[in-house]
Amino acid sequence: MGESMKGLKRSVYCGEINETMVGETITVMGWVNKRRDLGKLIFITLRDRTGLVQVTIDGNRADENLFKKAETVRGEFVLAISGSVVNRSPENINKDMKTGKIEIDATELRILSEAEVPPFQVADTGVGIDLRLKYRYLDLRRPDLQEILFTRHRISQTVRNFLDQNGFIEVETPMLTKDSPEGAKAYLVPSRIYPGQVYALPQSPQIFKQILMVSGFDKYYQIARCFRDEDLRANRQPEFTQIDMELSFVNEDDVMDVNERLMQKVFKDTLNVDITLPMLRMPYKEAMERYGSDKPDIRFGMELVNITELVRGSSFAVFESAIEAGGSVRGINAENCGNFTRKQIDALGEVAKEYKARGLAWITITETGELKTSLTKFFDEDALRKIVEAFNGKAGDLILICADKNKVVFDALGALRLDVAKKLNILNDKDFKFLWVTEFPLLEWSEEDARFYAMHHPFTSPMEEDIELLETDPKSVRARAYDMVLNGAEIGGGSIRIFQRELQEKMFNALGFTLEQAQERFGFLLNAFRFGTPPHGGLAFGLDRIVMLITGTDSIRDVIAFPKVKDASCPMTDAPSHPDPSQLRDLGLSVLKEKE
RNA sequence: GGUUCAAUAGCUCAGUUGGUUAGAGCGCUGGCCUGUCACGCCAGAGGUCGAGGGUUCGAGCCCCUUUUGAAUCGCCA
Repeated sequence: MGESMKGLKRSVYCGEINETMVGETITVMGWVNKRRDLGKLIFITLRDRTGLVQVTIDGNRADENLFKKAETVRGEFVLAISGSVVNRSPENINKDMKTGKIEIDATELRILSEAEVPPFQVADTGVGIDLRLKYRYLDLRRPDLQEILFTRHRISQTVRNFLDQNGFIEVETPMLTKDSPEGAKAYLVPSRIYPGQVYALPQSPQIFKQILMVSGFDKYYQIARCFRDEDLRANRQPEFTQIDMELSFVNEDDVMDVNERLMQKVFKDTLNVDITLPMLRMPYKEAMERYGSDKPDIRFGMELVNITELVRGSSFAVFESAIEAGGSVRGINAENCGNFTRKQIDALGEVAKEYKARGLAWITITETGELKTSLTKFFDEDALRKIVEAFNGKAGDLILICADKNKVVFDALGALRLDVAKKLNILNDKDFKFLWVTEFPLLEWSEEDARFYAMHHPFTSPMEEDIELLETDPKSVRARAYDMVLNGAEIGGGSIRIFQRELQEKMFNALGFTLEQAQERFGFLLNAFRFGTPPHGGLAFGLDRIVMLITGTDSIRDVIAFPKVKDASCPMTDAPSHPDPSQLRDLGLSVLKEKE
């Protein structure tokens, strides 16, 4: 059993001890990071959340019992150590250590807790994610992970302070709520009192925040947990956190302005990075035409070029059939990739194929200016030179061309552009390039269901000048929606909402459902709107993604204390788990099918 | 649900053309060591090569099936 800490009180954190404290008697408590036993001299580096400090137990000077106890200390034991802070002699200074100029000469050592040999070394950074998550408490002892969670905390604090100072009030909305159709699959919670009925965990506080506007709170925010029962990704967890807000009597400029300033403040406070305002704004259409993406990474060029007109009428059937079908021929200039081998170019073709492109044409411009190309049978030297010119191709470049439906062309080239940039290693993750993407399409056609879906959600307002198109040409209607994009990641998005009943009816009409159906799905919100609705709009940031970008991590799991693995289970708690049969009885449920 | 990659000691990995008793570093255990800080030196323990089947005189390696993990596409209003 561990010893008591009775009579001892921690006087300082390990990482905060410095030369000004030399001569003082201090008490530290923490975990054994490393023990180095030289025989009659033992060094222990002790770790707490602030860092490391070296403790010495000198066999010549220390009490015999103290020394014997120190010999039994092992990694990850929890110790309380009292002693005096002493200067290290110059040759013993460790300049790689924050506390490397001093050490603690121990006069008392208590083993508060022993520890079994851990399944992996806390300092080992190469351990597999499933093992790390099973023993997440050990994993979280690593200073780099602790630092990320401290940064996350600082970001939340900055957000709260800023929004408070700007007149926002934080209101909590329910976790147990009503399932609303459309969108992601919801996590359901069975009701005990109404057997067979369910609550849903919120995918976002969307409807509640709009109702708060109806109530007159004017400016609301919440750092809100949200749930979506969809497959996981490197940047997607089933439960995640949004910085959610809604404002009344505003237009899109008002919402964008306050949120630009919020991000400016966050980046200043956490990274001391200055963001120039206002941020660039780019309509959706332009983002697609130039970058093949609605969340363009504008840290580098290689923009898309439309060569449809230039190649129209060629003998190349792939180009011609794409153009005839209403598609286009576009490409990018992968600058300085002229030395790519056939194998590397084929690999780029594979990337394009993942996005449904059937192939990828290419033109290499060698260092001496000669052209090598997959198009040699279809274009003469003159025509090729004209294409190269359209891309501003110079010696050492590689031009990649895709012909298909516009969606495929944009998806494939947008992905290729990022893939090439990664391969060339030209992306600096300390370079923060923000922009707003605006004027999104209001509606999205689903081939599968043969109907329109709201691209954002059904309460997103169309742009005023496009309202009449709702009935004549729904797919051309642009929304008063905006996404904040940072380095190719959508970090936040929102819209100005519909607050007029007539317009809402037109919207439901375009979505192909009747007022009765709408009433069934969103009745309580529509009811609320009957009693005096202010014009309003809002936005939600993905806090997890913001933390990822600020801390420069690739995995969302690094910014969440207790994340799930790919199949949405938790290796540490072993959730989800089988309910007790009596619980099922209480809920009036029976299980039809179990995963083997 | 699809595609790709991976699985060998507690951890991270190597393992040649299919050929003797499967290795390394770290960790762990024991011993020695008073200035280490990736301590050093000596000794030691530790393996169902993910599982099942097949080919072969012989399989960690080849083939089939399967399980698990990761990335990615679909999906995520």
